[in-house]
Amino acid sequence: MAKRPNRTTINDVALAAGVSMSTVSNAINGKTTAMAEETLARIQQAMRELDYRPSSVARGLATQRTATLGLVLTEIETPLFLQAVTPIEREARQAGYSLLLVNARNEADEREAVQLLQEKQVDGLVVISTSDPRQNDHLGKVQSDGIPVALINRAGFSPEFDQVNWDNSAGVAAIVEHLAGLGHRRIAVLVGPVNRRSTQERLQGYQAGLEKCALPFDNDLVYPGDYTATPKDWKQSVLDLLALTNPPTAIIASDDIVAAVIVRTLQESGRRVPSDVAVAGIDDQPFSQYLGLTTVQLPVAEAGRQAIQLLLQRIANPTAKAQHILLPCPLVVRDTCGGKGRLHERSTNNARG
Amino acid sequence: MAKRPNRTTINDVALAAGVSMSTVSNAINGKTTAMAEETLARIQQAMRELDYRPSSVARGLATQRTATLGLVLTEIETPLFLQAVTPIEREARQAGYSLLLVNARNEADEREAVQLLQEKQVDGLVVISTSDPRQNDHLGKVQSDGIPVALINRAGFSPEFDQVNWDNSAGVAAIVEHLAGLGHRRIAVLVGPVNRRSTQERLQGYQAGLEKCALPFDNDLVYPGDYTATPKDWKQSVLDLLALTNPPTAIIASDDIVAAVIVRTLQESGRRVPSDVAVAGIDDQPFSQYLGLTTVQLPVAEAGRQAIQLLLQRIANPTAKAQHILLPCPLVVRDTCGGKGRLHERSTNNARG
DNA sequence: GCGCTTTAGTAAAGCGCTTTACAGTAAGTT
DNA sequence: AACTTACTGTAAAGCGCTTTACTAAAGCGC
Repeated sequence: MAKRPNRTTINDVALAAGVSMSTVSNAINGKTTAMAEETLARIQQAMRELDYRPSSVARGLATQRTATLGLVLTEIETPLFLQAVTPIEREARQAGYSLLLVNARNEADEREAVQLLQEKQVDGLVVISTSDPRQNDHLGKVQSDGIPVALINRAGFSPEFDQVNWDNSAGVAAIVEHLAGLGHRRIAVLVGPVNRRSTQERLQGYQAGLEKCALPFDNDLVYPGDYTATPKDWKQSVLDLLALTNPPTAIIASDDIVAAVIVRTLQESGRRVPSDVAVAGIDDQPFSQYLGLTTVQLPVAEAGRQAIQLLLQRIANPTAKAQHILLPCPLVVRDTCGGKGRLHERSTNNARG
Repeated sequence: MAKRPNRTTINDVALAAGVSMSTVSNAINGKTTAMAEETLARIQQAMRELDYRPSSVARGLATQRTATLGLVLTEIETPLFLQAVTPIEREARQAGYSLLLVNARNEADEREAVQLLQEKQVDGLVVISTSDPRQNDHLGKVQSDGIPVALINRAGFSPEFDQVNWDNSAGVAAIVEHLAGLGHRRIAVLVGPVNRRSTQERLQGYQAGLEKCALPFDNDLVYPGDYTATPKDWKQSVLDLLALTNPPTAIIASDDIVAAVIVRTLQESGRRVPSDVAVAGIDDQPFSQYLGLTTVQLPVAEAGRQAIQLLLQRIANPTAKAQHILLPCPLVVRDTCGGKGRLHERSTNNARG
């Protein structure tokens, strides 16, 4: 093992400043109330001259705290959840914590990731995943070992964890109401795998929205996708919907990417968006803004921030009761459903040249 | 300071297994050649029974290595660079390293971030930024302290660092040639701030491409943007270009988002894409695939992987000469420039929630 | 001057692990 | 029978910091 050149330690500083290690330590950690001005100055100068940098590893060993938080991203399929990491890191660092990032491809992987972070002795853990939790026992163990855990988008079942989720149901209901308000009576919805919690919540929201607007539920207008759906499938589903004897005038997609593909499909088939068919997404991805997509925002960044806050509170007060936050999903009205005064899309055909 | 319940240490295991700490340590670290089967088994069982987890903090202090790499993301303006983090983390972890992530808003911030990571005693550092480096002295210092640094997209000036960049120039040249091959004679280009290295490289590539195809250079077709450009500006620039007495038949955008806006602008103004005007982007963002955008791929994920590899090599052999890797930017032909005969034969196996 | 508190600082014991130097057996050699 | 070699394992000294318990000196009231 190639030895690094010896680092300058707190002891070197102490020697240089003519004080003891403890005093230097106190100076570093701001325990400076009972310290002569002059001593402090001498220590600071010594530190500067020796270009001293404290070792947070040694400090971690001594204090049993690492000033590090762990973030586990499980099954990141869309770049959407990646967007939580920047705000999370920012929030954490503002509070004096660094962020150790691990992504996990599946649940087995997640266990490993969590264990890794535990060995690294993070002071807290946030887990964000798109999947339903089958088991949280590994997380429970970590938490009982004294490392608080906050969950994002992993709803409901585990009251012992701090968690933040968003209100899929209300979000979809809102967009249904929005469309109904624009005069749509036949509103289709493309959903993900039906055994997912998010799918169920969205269907609930869909039905709730219809009810509230006194619109009938028509099973033909519910188009379930599945894990292996491709752009081709999405296109096909649109064509299927349009081929109905009584086709929808609005389509709610299962996410913004699907929505983008749908818009394109419609335009290619000669329909205008939104005047012929309205399209809404779910997510509010960065690009959605540029495509003018009307969509329901999934507040991942906000969720990340709040999760960190929960974690910090929990670190400060380990015995407090776990908090559960449910974030609203704001409706973002842009162009693809109309309703904003401006009319954009002409009938175009952007097929080959 | 709230004390955690005492963790089970290597000593507890040693006691339980009836061996010495050193032997347990050896067992953990695979130094098992000179160890009786039975001893090993006893140790493993003791570890299992006590649910022992080694403390990597303590190990870090003892070995002076943390098995952690630092990643600094400076000035993330597009989500594009965020996409490097997943592959980087994966690559790092595969090699037994964790990833400490810090993002920095500006150069001052970057200094701080680097210092933080140094105090955390990362074993290596990768810095990825969209900006030109004004100074790398802080990085130089870190490296001379024994922490290797790999740079991504921070070209050229600093031979002492391992680095990986991509060939903007060749990428743009390729797309010019592609367009020329499709019959375009008037190819416009929207570029970023002219004082940027990437802008200059792209302009070089643009000119090189024109020359190679024996196309004249027309300054009217070069439309420089700036940092504060908005979608509105981009739209205006398109309209300006189209208002020329001799307007372009193809537009190369400064990135994929701009390209997406341009496509929309063209469609809104009644032009067809690509038959009336061809549009190309630069980036290859995830959504570009779904929009059928023809674009030049910026290989950020690959760059991330290679950077980690460079780092690992450097960690293994600290005295080796720094390596500089220049990645090609492959042309990704989709629909917005035509030239592909078939439409949308892509597929993904992405599931999403 | 005497106790008493306050002020300013120190010594030393860890935190949990690695690693070096060393030791006790048992077996193979001459 | 003395002498190497393995073979298995141990004791103890750190790694660089924090923190507890303690002390020496100074200030103060009387």
